[in-house]
Amino acid sequence: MKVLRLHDTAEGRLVDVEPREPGRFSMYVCGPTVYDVPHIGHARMALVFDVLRRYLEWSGLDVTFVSNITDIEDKIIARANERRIPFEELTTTYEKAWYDAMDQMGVRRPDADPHATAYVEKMVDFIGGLIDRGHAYETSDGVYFSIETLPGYGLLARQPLESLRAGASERLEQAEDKRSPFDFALWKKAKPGEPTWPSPWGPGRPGWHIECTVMSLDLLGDGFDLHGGGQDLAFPHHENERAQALGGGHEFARHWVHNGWVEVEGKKMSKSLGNFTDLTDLLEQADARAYRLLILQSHYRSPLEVTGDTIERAERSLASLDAFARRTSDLPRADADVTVLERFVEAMDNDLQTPEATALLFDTTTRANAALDAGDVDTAATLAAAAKEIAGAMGLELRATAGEVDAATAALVRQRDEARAAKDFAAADRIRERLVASGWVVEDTASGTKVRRP
RNA sequence: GGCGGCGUGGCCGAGUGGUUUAGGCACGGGCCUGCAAAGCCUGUUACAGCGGUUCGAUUCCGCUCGCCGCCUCCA
Repeated sequence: MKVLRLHDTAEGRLVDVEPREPGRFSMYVCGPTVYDVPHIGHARMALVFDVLRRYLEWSGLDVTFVSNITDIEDKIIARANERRIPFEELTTTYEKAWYDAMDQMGVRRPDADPHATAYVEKMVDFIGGLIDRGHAYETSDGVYFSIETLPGYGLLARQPLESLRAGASERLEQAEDKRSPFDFALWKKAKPGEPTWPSPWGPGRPGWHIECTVMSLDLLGDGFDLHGGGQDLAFPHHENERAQALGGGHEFARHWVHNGWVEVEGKKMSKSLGNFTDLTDLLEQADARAYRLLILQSHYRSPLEVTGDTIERAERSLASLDAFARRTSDLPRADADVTVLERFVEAMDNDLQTPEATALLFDTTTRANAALDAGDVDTAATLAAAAKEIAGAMGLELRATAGEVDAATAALVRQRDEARAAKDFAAADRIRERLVASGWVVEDTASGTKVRRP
């Protein structure tokens, strides 16, 4: 029996992924902090996990996909104060921007999208439990998790605590009353002008890491199957989430998956370097499917260079897939070629080898086209069904639509067919020029002239 | 300072100890077409450098060079 193998950050190697419950799969992916519009790095994360989710479902698993919205956090407060608006107004705006962009990219909505602000009470309870169990302590400015109390801290950082400390000593200031420089805030006591919630330690707000621990355990239960996010979240965010869960006496995620960076000119794209591209800009300039294709054509853990050029090339590749969809849309229904599906599963089970799966997709379309050229409709139909099946399993929509053909255009097309039948090629070419001038792409086929929008 | 990753053909980007090519885009040739478009066939240029292991390495090991990331908010 074949199983999905994924690179588990906690293990640092490929592992067999066997669900907690047979036939069911639970995954939690860290979602956005909604204080600004999303950039293409966020989009890569969303696409990678959308592909994983779709593939698991395609494989027959009943998937529960949870992805949070962080709607209270330092950057949110800072931005809201800057604009002199309530923080809720800010987060509502950018949550909408997030989902609008996700919808455009065909990223399916999560089954649940817990909001931090709706979970504060449960977080407070959880923090209280950590204090009771001796894993947390109160200071003048908040409540902190004591990492010394948790054996195995540093699992996701993949290095011993000592070396982390050595590296950090140069720039991590030892806070006055923190016991270890790596102790992190569970609760932040309010300063003037900050939104607050009540707690046994006075009014304040939760630390960043606690929300994901509490919400994932609440919605997916102890020992859920997979926790994911961008590579940078592994440490300290995911490390700390895990520490909190274990400290609270819970089993946490069975597997950890992290996607690689979007790079610009060989450097990590980030706001601090100012080299980021807003997702909204990309979506205005390019077919959203092109970005999905680009992401599929590289491995999810590799860095990915995104430029206008790579996007354009992906759009051209996409055009040939759409042309294929048009060409094969009238073929008789057929079962998908089994060998192709087997190869697809093999590729995807091998740590989500989407580049290989995509190569298989292109190869399959080529073979189907060749079969059609040879007049072998049965083979073509079988291969075309397989191609559409695997494209769909990766969330890549192929479009067979030509666009609405108005009556005047249809009349021109008929005239051109008549001219060509009469071998009046000068007239036929004139009509083609008129059609092209009106923005149509003209293709002559065995069944006459066809037009479509580019 | 600690830990980790990368360097593939014109570009993007997989993969592998040797017998067959990733794939895409671009470019050249051919077929098809009235001409195109689409499609098919086909060609070109590879595995940073230097050593080592091996019958054989792009693929394992070491070193060198170059680049990058994490250790701090970050997808």
